[in-house]
Amino acid sequence: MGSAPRERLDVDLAGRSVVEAARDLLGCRVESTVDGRRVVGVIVETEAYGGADDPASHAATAVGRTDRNRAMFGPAGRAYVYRSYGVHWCLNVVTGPEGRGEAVLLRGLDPLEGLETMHGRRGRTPLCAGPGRLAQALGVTDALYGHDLAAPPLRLLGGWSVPAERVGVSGRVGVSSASERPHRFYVRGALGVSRPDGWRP
DNA sequence: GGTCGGATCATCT
DNA sequence: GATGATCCGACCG
Repeated sequence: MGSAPRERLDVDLAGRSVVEAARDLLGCRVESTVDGRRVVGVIVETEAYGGADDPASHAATAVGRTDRNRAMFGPAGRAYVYRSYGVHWCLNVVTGPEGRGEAVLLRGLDPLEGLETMHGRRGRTPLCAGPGRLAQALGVTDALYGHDLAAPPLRLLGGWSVPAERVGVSGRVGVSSASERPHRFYVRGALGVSRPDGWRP
């Protein structure tokens, strides 16, 4: 793992399959400056949804376009935010060509900066393992629905390349259909990137 | 330290 | 009117 992250996001979100995009987003950073407080984390867990007839996707062909999922059919690199179980917000990155209805759910971050802010929002640890916690730590709500992730207050930035042997693949979590598809990607073990030392909740 | 059920509401049928 | 791309606290062992 290189010591310095790539500054700019150099993952092709529009031109690849959502599964490839989910893999490539591992190691990239997410920066939130919501409420003027800067928070950064490294993506360590993702799930791919959508594409050719994925019944577990909010944009499944059986569902079609709705008010809720319209961002998934928009341009790549935007945020698709939805409410889960009436309680949590979840953050997705739209991928693929416009009209396809593909998105990558961000399930886990490795906290890098602004841990105090994350803890202040969460009130407890873990800070951003799991999609609901991740959105809460970043201050993500439906106010960011459709937001362009190239611009503040929520940006995707470059990161570290994750070697293939560090990438784990599994079925998706918490879905009742097509859960066996190997569309979940995660980084095995510690990432080994620099983090603030000595921080405690 | 592991399992179980309630919370809570936007969205779709 | 049913259903979750979840989380957390309570309870059990």
